[in-house]
Formats: sequence, C-alpha cells, structure tokens
Amino acid sequence: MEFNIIKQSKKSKARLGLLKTAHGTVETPAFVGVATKATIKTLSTEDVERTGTQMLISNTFHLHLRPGENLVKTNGGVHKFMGWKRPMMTDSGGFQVFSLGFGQDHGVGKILKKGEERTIEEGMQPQKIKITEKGVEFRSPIDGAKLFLGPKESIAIQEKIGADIILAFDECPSPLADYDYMKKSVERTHRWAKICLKAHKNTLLRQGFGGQGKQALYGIVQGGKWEDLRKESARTIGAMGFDGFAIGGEFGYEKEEMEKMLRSTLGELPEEKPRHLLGVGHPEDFEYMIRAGVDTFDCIAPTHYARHGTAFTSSGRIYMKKTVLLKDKKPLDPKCDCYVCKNYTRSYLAHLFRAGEYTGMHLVTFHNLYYLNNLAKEFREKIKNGLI
RNA sequence: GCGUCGGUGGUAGAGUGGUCUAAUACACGAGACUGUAAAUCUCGCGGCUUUACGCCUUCGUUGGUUCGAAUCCAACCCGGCGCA
Repeated sequence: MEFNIIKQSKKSKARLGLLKTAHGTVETPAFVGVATKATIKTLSTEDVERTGTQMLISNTFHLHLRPGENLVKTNGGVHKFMGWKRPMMTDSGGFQVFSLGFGQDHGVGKILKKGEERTIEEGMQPQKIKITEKGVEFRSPIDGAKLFLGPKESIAIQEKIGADIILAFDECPSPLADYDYMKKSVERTHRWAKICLKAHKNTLLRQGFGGQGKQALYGIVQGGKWEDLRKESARTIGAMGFDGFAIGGEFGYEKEEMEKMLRSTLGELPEEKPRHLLGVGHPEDFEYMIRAGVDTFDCIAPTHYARHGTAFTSSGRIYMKKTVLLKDKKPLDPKCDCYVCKNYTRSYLAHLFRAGEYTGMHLVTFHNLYYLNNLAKEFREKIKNGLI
C-alpha cells in the first residue's frame, strides 16, 4: 500500500489523496462501504461497484464465526470469495468488544446522546463478554459457543481473510466509560497494538516481506472524549510504525466538538500516512471530518438505514413508509443520477416498503450508497477547487 | 319456514357476571438507528380533559335480570350450515 497526498488544503486540514493498493487506487477522501459478512446487505457485488464504492470493510469477528477464515482463504481470499475487484479492509473485531459487551448491556450506540448519566468505572466487566489482558472472551451470537479473540488471533484471521488493509485489535470502549476506565483501556489497546504489529511483521518476514500483495496494517487510536487521552494515544500509536491509522470510539456529542477533537487527535499523527475514521458517516458528518483531515471513513448508516426505510437525499432524510409518499411521483432524489432515481418514483418505493418487499430495501440501499459516494466526490472537488 | 351455530375495536381473533377500553396478532401512526447483535427496536393506536390507571362512550339492536353485563334472559335484525 502506498499513500500520496496530491493536495493539502490551505483553508483546513482537508487533503486530497491517492491510496494505492494491490487492488487499485482509492481517491480520498472516500466513503468506505460496510460489508461486515463479505456482502453489502441486499446488493450484489456488481451493484456495489455501480454505486461508485471504492473500498469495502469486512469484519474479522463475523467472518471468523461464519464461514471461518480458512474457508475464505481456500476461496482465494475475501476479494475472490465475494467477487470484489477493488480495495478492501477488515475491521479487527475490536468494535464487537463494545457492541456485544457494554453496548448491548446498556442499549447504547458508540455515539452517545446528551443526558445519559450512567457510567462505566474502571474494573467493570460487561455481562456477556470478558475482557482480559490477553484478549476478549466472546459468546457466538450464532450458537452461543465460547470464543476467544485477542491481538494475535485477530491478526492471524485477518491475514487469512486477505484484505488490503487490516486493523489492529483494540477495545472500542463504551461512551459511558469514565476517565479511569478509558485510561486503562487505551493503555491496553496500545499494548495490543504492539503485539499486532509484531505478529504481522513476523508474517511478512516469513512471506519474504513486501511485494505488491503486502497487507497494510493500521493502528487504532482511542481515548474517548478526553483530549489528553486522545493525543497521548495518537502519539503512542503514531510512533509505532503502522502503515496508517484508524480513529475509533466516540469523541464527543456535538459536531463542533467532534471536529475539534478530531483535529487535535489527527494533529498528533504522522501527516503523510492515511487516516481512517471508524464508523462515522452520516451526510452531516462529511464536512467536519474531511476538514479535520480524515482520508477514509466507513459507516453502516446508508445500508442499515436503507433497510429500515430511511433514504438520504440532497434535501434530507426521507422516511419511505410515510403514507404521503404513495402519491409522490417524483424520483427519490431529483438531483441524484443513480439508476434508482432515474427509473423509479417515491410512490413505487413507498409501496415496496409498505409491502415489505426486499426490492425496496435493495433500491434504497443502492441509492444511499451512491448518494454518499457522490457526496464524498463533491468534497474532493471542493478541496481541488480550494473551497474547503 | 324449522333447526342449529354465530355476530367483539381498521382486520383477524381471545374473553362467557366484577380485576374490560376489552388479550394477542396484523394493519395504521410517531420515533430511534453512526468500525451491523439489527429487513431491527421503542412508543402510540375509542373520545375528552386539570394526562389520572379521571370522566364519558363502546363487544349486532332493543328491553330485562343483577349491587354490577361483552359475558345471563327475551324479542328483533343480520350471517353460516343443515332440513324442508
């Protein structure tokens, strides 16, 4: 993997870049589609290409559970397995430490709403999983079987899955974590990062080091909403020799606060290396993330929301189940060039959603992904033209 | 015409003397969702209001029994089935 910054904005930290991998080049800033189980739900891989998606992220934990990394490997790796020709990354399973742990216990997402008062203190453990120095004991959501995932395991699995970019195994701490919990958690994530780096280096040495197919490894910065922890984490991870970086966890409530936190975090990382922001990407997030200097970012919103009936459009969100839409013969988004907007009416899409037809989810998923990819493209244009 | 079974909220369908505005499901309405536990979840769904488990109105219609009826009785109306 190679990363070239083509243009650095003078107005902000935004930059235009080219992320080159063995499976092609990603023009950054770019939206990364979430293909957790090696598929964008409801779309064929060909459909995903047609949405303009440049890169996908799959998940170590989920592919390990099913079908198992060995099966992926015997199919020639995840690209061949799913027929995807463009770049790919895999998440390490770190997010599942949160979502299957404290996230599920407290019914909260990674970004907290204002007014939440519960806290997680140092030493506390989630109900369903157990976090130790070695890693995390999980229960399979499929059959309840006991599983263990730690830094070494995660890297070994990701090497077999074979994405272009893999991530260090981290703890994605709950936004409810207090300062002391966060501090300990970040320190452990740093220790795990070191183990991941060493494990992957050993693999590369065994393989004869380098070559076009060399898998890049990103370190993950944590620290929650505390600026000192974020900076410390960025400095520590930034100095370890990773190929790039990912920012995980939550970092504030308000968009302005998030931008500020992101900027100070990214300010501690080596400029020349790519930064990926994990799991943030509502349309409203694009501007501040890109202005802060984020190169790539993934988010389940376009695909997840689509299946739940929410479309992202140039005039805001549209809820597909509203009765009034049945009488609306306009395209989903008149300003969009995607084939859904060119060929179908809101009326028809609303009908499909009311009827519970899969095609509705498929079409809105397609549109949402197209819309976000196009939005990223518009921001690249803005950087190019010095507007942002 | 006789016999028989049955008529419950938008629909289907529980309930067979008080704890019934009436289970449950669906439909409908309003929300939520940011490295996917998720084609999911939450809330509302007779009316009114000082939003309380307060008042009023509802279980085909009318009348009756009872302290009290969706529940028991009578007549009537409507529907299914059987026999003429």
